[in-house]
Amino acid sequence: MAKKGRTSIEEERISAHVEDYLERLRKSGFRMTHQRRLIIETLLRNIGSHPNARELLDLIQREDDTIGIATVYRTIEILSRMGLLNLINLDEGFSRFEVPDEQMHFHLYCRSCGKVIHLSGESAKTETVRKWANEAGYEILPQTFEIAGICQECLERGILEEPFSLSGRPRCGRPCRRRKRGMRKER
Amino acid sequence: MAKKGRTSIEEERISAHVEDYLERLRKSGFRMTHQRRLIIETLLRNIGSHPNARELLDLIQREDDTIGIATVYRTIEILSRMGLLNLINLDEGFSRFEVPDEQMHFHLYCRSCGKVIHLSGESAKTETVRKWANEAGYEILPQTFEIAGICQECLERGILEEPFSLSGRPRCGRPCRRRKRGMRKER
DNA sequence: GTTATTGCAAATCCTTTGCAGTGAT
DNA sequence: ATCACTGCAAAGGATTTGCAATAAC
Repeated sequence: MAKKGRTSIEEERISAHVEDYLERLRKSGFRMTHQRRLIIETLLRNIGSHPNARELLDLIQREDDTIGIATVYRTIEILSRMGLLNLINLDEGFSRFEVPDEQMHFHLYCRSCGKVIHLSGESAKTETVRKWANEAGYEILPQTFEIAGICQECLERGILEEPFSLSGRPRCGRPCRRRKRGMRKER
Repeated sequence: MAKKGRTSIEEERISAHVEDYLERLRKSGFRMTHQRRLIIETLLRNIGSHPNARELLDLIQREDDTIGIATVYRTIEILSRMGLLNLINLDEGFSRFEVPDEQMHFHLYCRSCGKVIHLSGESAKTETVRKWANEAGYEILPQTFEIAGICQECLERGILEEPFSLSGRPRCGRPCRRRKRGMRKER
């Protein structure tokens, strides 16, 4: 795992956090495997980058390239259902992952071009949402909210005005959902 | 299209709404096809049921069974990117669709079992979220928010406590993500 | 008559799963 | 020694796309 110039204090905090996670798993009867430790460590070291499964696997395989994607998905399933991992959906056709924070996060993303920004003042907003859930008699977990909209650039570009053209407009930064496809077989 | 005992006033409102949608498409240079009219009409007649692509196709095919799933997806893409349709994600592995309302909606769903409830007091909450976006200098569209959490039943069942077991707990009602799979080919 | 749109089927790709081998307990 | 876990490859399923035919304009 690349250390990215972290101080030893940061290193210790991350290590402690990893051990917390593993301890949660252990107490629930799951085994503490090399793979799980590495997956959790990678998630914790990449807070803020919201990797998807493939990106996460790539990061993990820099340390150990024998780990397979299935193990990544299986670990994510466990962590997610234990409330230890948030799933982020930006209408890309796949999930991104994020370690929950005491603070919840608020993503505003553009439905037209896919660009994402974070809202500020998260702690006040967090309390507001928590209150909403409490009113309904629920306790919610730390999590991330995705608010869909149309970004400033797309608005200025007139995406909501007529005439609108799907193909004629440059995207603000959304990656193609699918990779470029190869040649087709003949039919 | 089944009329479901609607009054003629409701019928007229729906028709007018359909024509609004088609006019938006027309002004943007899209052609007004039979298929698009039927897809939009079906969406408008089924507000509140949040169909996914397959369910939507089934509804549409009651009127015209020659319409294909690809056309449904292509129309959804256009409507969505024009802000005329909301995508709903409940971590089911597929999207659901919803015609935007002046009122925004707030879904609270259980990350463990998938159960969904609607929060009340939507208009006040709508204003709160709109204010958040405005603070960031954005105008957002009418939309639906998905708030993930752990439902009362799963909490009482101790889903967050140790020891936690993935397979040992019944689900509150989430359908299996995948259908039962058939026999495997030998390897 | 042009050209966007459609239905079909194949392709693509994210995610899950069966299985036999491995490793944590 | 037991049995949870893993990697692999195949399966499963939602969505997208190429293409020839069709229908809006």
